[in-house]
Amino acid sequence: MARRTEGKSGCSVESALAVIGGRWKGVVLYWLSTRTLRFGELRRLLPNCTQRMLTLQLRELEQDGLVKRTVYAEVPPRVEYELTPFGRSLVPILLGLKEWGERYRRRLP
Amino acid sequence: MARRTEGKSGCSVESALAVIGGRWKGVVLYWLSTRTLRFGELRRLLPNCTQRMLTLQLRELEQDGLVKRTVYAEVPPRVEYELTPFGRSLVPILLGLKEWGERYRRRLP
DNA sequence: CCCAATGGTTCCTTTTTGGGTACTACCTAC
DNA sequence: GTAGGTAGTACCCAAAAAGGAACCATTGGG
Repeated sequence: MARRTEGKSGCSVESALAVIGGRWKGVVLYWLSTRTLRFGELRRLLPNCTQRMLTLQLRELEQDGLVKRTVYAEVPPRVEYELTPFGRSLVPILLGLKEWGERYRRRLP
Repeated sequence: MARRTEGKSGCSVESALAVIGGRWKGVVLYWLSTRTLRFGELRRLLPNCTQRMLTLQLRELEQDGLVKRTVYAEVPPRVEYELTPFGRSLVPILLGLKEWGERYRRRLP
């Protein structure tokens, strides 16, 4: 998605959705809210997301300051992703979305 | 957006975001959470959204059962949009998004 | 030497969204 | 008869997002 609101006109709901609205961002954020995860772990948690997409979404979340990426100089490489404090400020909303989605799953598309 | 999760695999966060993730849906829902609105009123509230887009977003919200559309057989035509009970169940989350967006507006894209 | 594991990147294609402009129907009021 | 207001549609095009497949670097192990 990476929809960018133009600052002035975009209301705050738009801004918020611009940040979490990517195809896989909500799920990524949700899983990262449970614990720090490696790239490969995230891949396994999102089997329908291609590696490329996962990378892109993580990069955007990183740029938006929601996720911190830590590379360990090891072989094979190890990269860990975790929520920043800013990212954690979003967790209540994510949980809200999750509960709502669960409660109304049967009527959702 | 109209992103459709395939049921089984899609987790509930995905499902929820699929419903509110359209370009203008968050804002439309937010305004409708304040009161019932006519088409023209929504247009004026979303000056950057074209008439066509507004129609499309409203149709999708209607199909997803979040918004109720009522046509009054008058001339000139009058069409009112309001949240269904299902749509209203989303309001707390929308308010959460709005607050979050406001609080962190300066660091958001 | 060859393979495996990890965490990517590149290139190309398809699908999905979004947007612009013009046009409509209907009745009222002038 | 003509203009105006409302709530749309139709058609076409551009941009963005998503997806698929293949490729890369590193190094430990056999």
